[in-house]
Amino acid sequence: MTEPKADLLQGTLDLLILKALSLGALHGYGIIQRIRQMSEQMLSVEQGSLYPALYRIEQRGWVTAEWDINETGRRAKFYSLTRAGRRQLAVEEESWDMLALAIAKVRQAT
Amino acid sequence: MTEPKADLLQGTLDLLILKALSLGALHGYGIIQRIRQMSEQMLSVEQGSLYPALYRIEQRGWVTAEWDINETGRRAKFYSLTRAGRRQLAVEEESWDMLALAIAKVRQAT
DNA sequence: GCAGGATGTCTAGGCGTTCTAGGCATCGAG
DNA sequence: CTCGATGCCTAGAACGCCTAGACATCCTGC
Repeated sequence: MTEPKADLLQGTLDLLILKALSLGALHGYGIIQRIRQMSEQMLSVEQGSLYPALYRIEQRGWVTAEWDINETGRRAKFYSLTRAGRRQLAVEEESWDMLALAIAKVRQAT
Repeated sequence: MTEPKADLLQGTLDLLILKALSLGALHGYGIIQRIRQMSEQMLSVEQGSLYPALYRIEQRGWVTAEWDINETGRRAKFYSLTRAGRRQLAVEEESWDMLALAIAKVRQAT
């Protein structure tokens, strides 16, 4: 947590991770960078938030993890979305849309 | 938590409460109904979530509470937004906008 | 040769927020 | 007189994230 926004809301982290992985398998460190890049520096996920989240997500069967070697020859744990993970991503996106819609309604209420 | 959405994201509750009160002073039970009505039944706040939140919000000086009699002659604790509460509402709305924008960027990323 | 920064994974501990699940009281309708 | 709606409140736990580290390797610069 440096410049961008403060804390992101609880519950959005899974969505971000799943979305990042939907563009291709990636290791933890890379997920953080991809999220930062995709959000145009608005969101930055801390390592201490990411790894426990990845563990939780893996337990739920939404990703699988595998040690491998990255393009620079270093070993890293690569995560890939499972089919269930793809479904979950869709669920979370729909959830988010519903919430965003509900909040919008509340805000425009007079 | 009945039909509508599951749990709302942590951090949105304050925004909802402040917004509800921005339309006029209200007691706890009424806040729940107003939020439900403003969101067109999409959001429903539990009493067990609301009262602790109201207490917290009052401690922070965003609302003041006062016992009074409602239109049906029953006593109830009415909450009103303070000036600081109005500022806080603006802060939370801006925060929400930023987050929504960031999430949108992530989601449209290829 | 070595210091420091970037890359990479991970854990312990704690904290704030919300939910579950009650208790309690009054009022009106049936 | 019973039941649902209105009204306020609390205890306890679960959850999800953050802070703040440890640790290892590689590259670059001095």
